[in-house]
Amino acid sequence: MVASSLFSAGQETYFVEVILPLYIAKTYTYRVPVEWNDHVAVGKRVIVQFGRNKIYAAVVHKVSHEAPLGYEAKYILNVIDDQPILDPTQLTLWEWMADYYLCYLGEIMQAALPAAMKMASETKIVAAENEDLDRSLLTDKGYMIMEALDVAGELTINDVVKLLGQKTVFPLLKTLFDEGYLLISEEIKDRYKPKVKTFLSLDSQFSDAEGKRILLDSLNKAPKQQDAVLALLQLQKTKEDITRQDIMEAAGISAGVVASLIEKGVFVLQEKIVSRLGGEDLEITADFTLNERQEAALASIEADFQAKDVVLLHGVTASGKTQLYIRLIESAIASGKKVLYLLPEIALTAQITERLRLHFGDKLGVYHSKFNDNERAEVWRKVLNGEYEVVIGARSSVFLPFQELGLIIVDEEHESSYKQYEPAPRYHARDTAIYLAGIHKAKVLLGSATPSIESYYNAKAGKYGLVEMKERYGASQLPIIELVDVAEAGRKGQMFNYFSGTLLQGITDALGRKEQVILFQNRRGHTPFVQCNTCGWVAKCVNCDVSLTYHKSTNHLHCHYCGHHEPPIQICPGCGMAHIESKGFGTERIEEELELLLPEARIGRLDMDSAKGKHGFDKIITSFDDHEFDILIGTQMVAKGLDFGRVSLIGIISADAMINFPDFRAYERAFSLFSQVAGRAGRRDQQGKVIIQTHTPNHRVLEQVLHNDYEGMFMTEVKERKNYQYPPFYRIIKLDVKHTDLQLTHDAAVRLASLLRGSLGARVLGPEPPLISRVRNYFIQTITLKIERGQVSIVKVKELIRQAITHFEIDKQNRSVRISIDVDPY
DNA sequence: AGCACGCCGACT
DNA sequence: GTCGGCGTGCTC
Repeated sequence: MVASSLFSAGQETYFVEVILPLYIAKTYTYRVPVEWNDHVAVGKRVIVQFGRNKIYAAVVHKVSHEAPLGYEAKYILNVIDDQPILDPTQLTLWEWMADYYLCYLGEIMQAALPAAMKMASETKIVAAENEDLDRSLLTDKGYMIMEALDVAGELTINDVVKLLGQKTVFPLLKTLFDEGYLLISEEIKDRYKPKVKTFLSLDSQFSDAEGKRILLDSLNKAPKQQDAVLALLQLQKTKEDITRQDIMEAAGISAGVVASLIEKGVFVLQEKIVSRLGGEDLEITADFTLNERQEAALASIEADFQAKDVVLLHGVTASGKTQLYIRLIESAIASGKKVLYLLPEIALTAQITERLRLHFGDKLGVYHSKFNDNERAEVWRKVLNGEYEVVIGARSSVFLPFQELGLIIVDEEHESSYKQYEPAPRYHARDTAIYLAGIHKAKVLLGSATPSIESYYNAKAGKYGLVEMKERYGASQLPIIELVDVAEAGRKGQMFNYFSGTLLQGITDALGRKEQVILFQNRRGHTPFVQCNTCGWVAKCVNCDVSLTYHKSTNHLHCHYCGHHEPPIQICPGCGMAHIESKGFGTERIEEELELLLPEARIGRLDMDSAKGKHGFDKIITSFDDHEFDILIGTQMVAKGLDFGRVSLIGIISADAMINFPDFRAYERAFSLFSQVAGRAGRRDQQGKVIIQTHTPNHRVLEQVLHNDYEGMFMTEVKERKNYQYPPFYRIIKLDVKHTDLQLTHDAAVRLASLLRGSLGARVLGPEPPLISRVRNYFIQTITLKIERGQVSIVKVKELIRQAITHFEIDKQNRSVRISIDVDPY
């Protein structure tokens, strides 16, 4: 019957072109069994066998009636979804990204879908711990799987295929997954736990004067309890949230007294989420009002949106940007649209989500890497069903299946973490968001205190709207910034290891006032390199072209690129002498030296090493916020969005490495990082202080930081960028050629460069070895393309690059060479 | 990217 | 004689 049905009307054979989650250039066409004709649709996932024994969930890209030429298409094994998990808008975005970032659709699929939606034959499943589920309701096969999981703990989908003796297991697994029997296995990631504090208040029956009188009378025989109640009433006049600690201190009573009042129901406990993390130290209550400047800024943004699709909001730290965002989100929602609010991962904290939660309740979705994968799949599904009005998320939330998107906010738009580097797709979430908004005819608001040169240039050139807020909200003052010339201090004998007298004095003064200090050193470990004083030999990684960093915590030399480590060296392998010396300093060494200089101070450290483990980061932050220690030493982790009320001094141990970093964005980055770090000092009532140690106190970037001169920085940068052919005037595309053989890498890179020169001429620079010319045993050669903006079609250029690569790959000599492409590197 | 197929060196 | 090295080419 199936055969004859091929010829009857309405029973034509369908073919689907699918996207596989693989690094593959082509798309593949499968045949649809007739009984599935009504089920296949673009954007649904189907199960296909690819190659001899691989099974994947693939996304349907196109449906057609045309049989492919030249080969017999395999049948799809099944259709997973009842409804598409993406709509055509998403696929348009995927295509644009693959095109723009010169990568494959399969790589986009990898980045876009939560792992739970990418089931492949090696995906592992585990039984969900759910006592309510009755396995006797399951089918025989379902039961078999669950039993097998009890024994094995974990099964791959391939195991299930073997177990059941059938290829098609996804639909069954999907049912089990949907009904809550199964979970996709992964390392157990910690759920996102906001810090909760308990506050006390008086039970509502005692809220009026009469109630209070009765209560106090009833406590006549318990004077301590009476004191406690009086203390609470007193505290309530000045404070909203009162902790046990507050009452115990105010009334001079023990915890037991408070406990018995809670027991009696006099005091009621209230849990509130508190956080010390977040952007701006402003209270946002359920209905706040904007001040005049904010109102003016909001009006300008709205006016600009009439004519422009993208508006840049340049607002200094603490100018009240978040409140503006909320107003804009509200008005987008009011017009029936959805909103995406993008933040860098590290700034996505409990504080900001809770503020938004206050406004948008369960209409707010949150999407970031701290969620485990099953939760992410859940958010995906809810976005698809339109259950959220607003989604706040990190980089990858641009992939969520939005419909009717009206506004995208890209906060901290200058942040380099918006650019993904490894693995491909090497996409920039801000730029992707702008394209995404275009598809939806939505508006984009970019926000930053130190906008990227590109965005500010676009705004100045009139491509984007520009709204500036130059005043801080309320009365808070900018910190005082002081530059210390370490060379001069050294000559005057005022350097104590890495600390100038000025900085040490500042620390001592702050500690004397019971205030806290943050010290910033953008280098982890103890010593960035160890060198022989006799022959100059330096300890290097066996896999990478980098020096090894000594870590005291492990007493090993570590490579920060591949993870290789080895015991420290006493005797120089170069000359046999024992004159090995540690050069430079990282956070560990700063900590060590400071412990010697200020033995009384309590010191903590925050970097990738100390923040490891489930709660590492939170633990350190919380205990610092609770003033369990006085000085926090850290890498740039301390710079991002952390707000501590008691920090009055920030010390930048050495500004030199950041300024002298060989990259065209070094000055821009140094400016925004130093400005950001400086913004952490002092809040509200009290003016903070920032001390920057450097060898080049007259460096223009430091002068600009000192005078908070963003405009000046922008002007000098633009001039430089124009002279030296960098963005925003030129587009940069980097091609890395990699191979384990040095000579081969070089020769292949030369061949590729010459192919590229054939069509792109002098726009092709290199090849040359990058700063780190070998990583994980792969040698690297970099070819850089500089494409002038406006004059040549970027689409054409990318086409030429693709052609060159195709030619390159045909050549047998280049077979084993890998090319990775980075468009708009950051 | 995987993975199988395939053609040359050291082992039971 | 086989086991296994990783070069080469394909996956609808």
